[in-house]
Amino acid sequence: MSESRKKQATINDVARLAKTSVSTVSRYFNRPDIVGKRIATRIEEAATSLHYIRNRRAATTRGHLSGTIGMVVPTLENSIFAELIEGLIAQLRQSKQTILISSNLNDVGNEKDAVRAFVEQGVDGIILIGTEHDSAVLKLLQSRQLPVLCIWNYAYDFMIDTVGIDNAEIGYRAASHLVELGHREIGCIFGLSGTNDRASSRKTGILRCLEEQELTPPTHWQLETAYDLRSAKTIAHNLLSQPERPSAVVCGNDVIAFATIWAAQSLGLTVPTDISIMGIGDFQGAAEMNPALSTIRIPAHTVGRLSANRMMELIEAETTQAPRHLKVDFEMRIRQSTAPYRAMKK
Amino acid sequence: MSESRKKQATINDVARLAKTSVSTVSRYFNRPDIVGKRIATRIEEAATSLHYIRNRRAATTRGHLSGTIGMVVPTLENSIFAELIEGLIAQLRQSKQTILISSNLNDVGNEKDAVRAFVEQGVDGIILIGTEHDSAVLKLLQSRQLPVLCIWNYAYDFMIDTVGIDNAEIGYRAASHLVELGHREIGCIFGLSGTNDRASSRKTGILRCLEEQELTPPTHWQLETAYDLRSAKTIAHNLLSQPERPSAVVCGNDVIAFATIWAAQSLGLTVPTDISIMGIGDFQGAAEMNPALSTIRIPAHTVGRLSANRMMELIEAETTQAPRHLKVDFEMRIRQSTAPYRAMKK
DNA sequence: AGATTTTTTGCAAACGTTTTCATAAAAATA
DNA sequence: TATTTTTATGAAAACGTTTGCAAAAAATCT
Repeated sequence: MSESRKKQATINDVARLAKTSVSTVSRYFNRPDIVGKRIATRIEEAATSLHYIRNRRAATTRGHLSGTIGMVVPTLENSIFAELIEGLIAQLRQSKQTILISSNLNDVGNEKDAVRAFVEQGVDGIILIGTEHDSAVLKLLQSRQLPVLCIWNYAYDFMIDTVGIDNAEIGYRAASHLVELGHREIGCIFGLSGTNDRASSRKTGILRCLEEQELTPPTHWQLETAYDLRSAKTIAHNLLSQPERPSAVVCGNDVIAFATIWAAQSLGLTVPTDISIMGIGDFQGAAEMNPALSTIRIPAHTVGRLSANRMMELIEAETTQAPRHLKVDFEMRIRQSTAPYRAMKK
Repeated sequence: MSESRKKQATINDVARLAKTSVSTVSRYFNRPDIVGKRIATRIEEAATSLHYIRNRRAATTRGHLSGTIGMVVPTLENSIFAELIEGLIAQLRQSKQTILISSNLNDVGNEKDAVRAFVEQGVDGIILIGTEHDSAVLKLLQSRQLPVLCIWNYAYDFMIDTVGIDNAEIGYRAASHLVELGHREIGCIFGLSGTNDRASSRKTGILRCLEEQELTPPTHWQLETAYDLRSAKTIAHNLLSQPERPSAVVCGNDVIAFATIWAAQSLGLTVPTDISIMGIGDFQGAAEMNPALSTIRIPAHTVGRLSANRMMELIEAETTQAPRHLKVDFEMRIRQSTAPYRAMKK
């Protein structure tokens, strides 16, 4: 197809047909108000009759911004990132920005290539998930002085702007919900903490809460799992089929919580009368499943929207500023998967 | 930040430092084998010491391809598209392509703006979901002679290349699974067929199967719902609380099937002894939930991979060809949510 | 009406690449 | 060694825009 790719109308063609200069046409497309009315309509007509579409790539060679933002996510398969991105796209669309996406495929090592590709493509800014990144990536970005945003995690002391939630706090609240219900034998299934800071902050928060109450679980009640239903269900099965079973379990996120509920059910246990299960995230289905999952809503869509706004600020800012951090609130969604300890059938 | 955005090393700087001409440097980056060894190493050194990153945008002004592909999806919130995109990204990465993503937000009307933005950005090709698109979009694309791929649906007679599954066939098979189990009172919950061809093809397939068996359901057993769990659960609830309840229901996709199972359970019904439920898609969780969902696996990841390959072929093809259509096979995943009619408790 | 200011316009240079063409250098052949 | 062929290099033009500057036109003020 490439050889036959038709030559498209350029700004020159438009100028010629509208009987004016290219400069004026260019100005018309960038700041329409600044060109005279008569010429404006002539340009408009010429452009539509030629099916002219401006070439943003050429524009950027003269220092213009590209109107694109690059984002790399660990994975798309977690529906929660999908929601995040949806929010981001919706908002960015209003600023006429397009978004380039890359997925790490869950390996931070891939991030560098992706970021480099984005820079080659001339993005105006880059959005990363979380605060753990290859130092080479950070250095590259810094040397380019490209606006960067790390989202999803709020981190008040991070060197780069963040917008997101406080995962330690959210973990703390999840655990304390169970404590408040009177549970004292609480098991934990965390996400793999080695690779990502979201999982490890939640773990920290959960354990801090339990320690304060002197309820730190024995190590065989502190499990970790990858974030997929299959592995999580296996791990949960292991936890729940131990001779000594906890009366409640906190899960690192809702995928794990779903899996834990299903594991419990398939062992013949009833949630919440035999065991309480607490999630984090409020993923799709949490409210509809049986029993409906008690969890904490992370407003991913909002995080996306706010991130988009902050990114636009960074791009438009005249001068580099100290990093700012935006904390997004979460909401408890207590439903049917947790119950007071005394309401359990013993 | 913009005013302080540092000037980056250009190909000129590299050439100067390596004591050679820009042409040679350019050639080195495009076809390294064609430049002499001595100069090559000098260029390499200069480039790394200057942290040079080539500017692909500038390159494209001289007719080079951009190395980007635009994709617009109806929504990211359906995890199935996420899987599709993941496959696409993984494969495209090998061809060093970057992907621009936009979401319709489920309104095909938004597609035009997105596509136009992609064209402005100079993408080498465009990927769309399904075969129903605004004719303005198709016209625009055609006039640009830009490679286009419509994926997800296989459509043997479509004017544009397609790669995907045959939704009518998949619908047919879903229904016939229930027929084979001996069910004769089969209800249907389709996706909203007005807006998208995937939903309507499945509907066609399902109904064709039932008609052949003279089992066409009464209209109050033929329902439609939006593709979200909440609406679907309400609709399913309506269907199942009718005085005359079907012995089995086929669902337009797994989101609907999940919702239907949950609705049944919340009405005190047991799946599959009181009612059989059949899904389409094999979404995440289908295998893990209770009861595990009988469904048809759509290999989204594979569709993504194949689409990426086909797109690269289209881009590299010298000449426009007749559209080709690639059909991806699906697999039955019969699990616990469906049972023979005679095994039901009556 | 003339002088002054403001707004609109066009010319030409610039952006960072690629690519054509000519030439110089190297290699192969006679 | 002389000649031809091949390969590697550089100079300069081109790509489709934006933009600084100056000229022209229009608007505003005496």
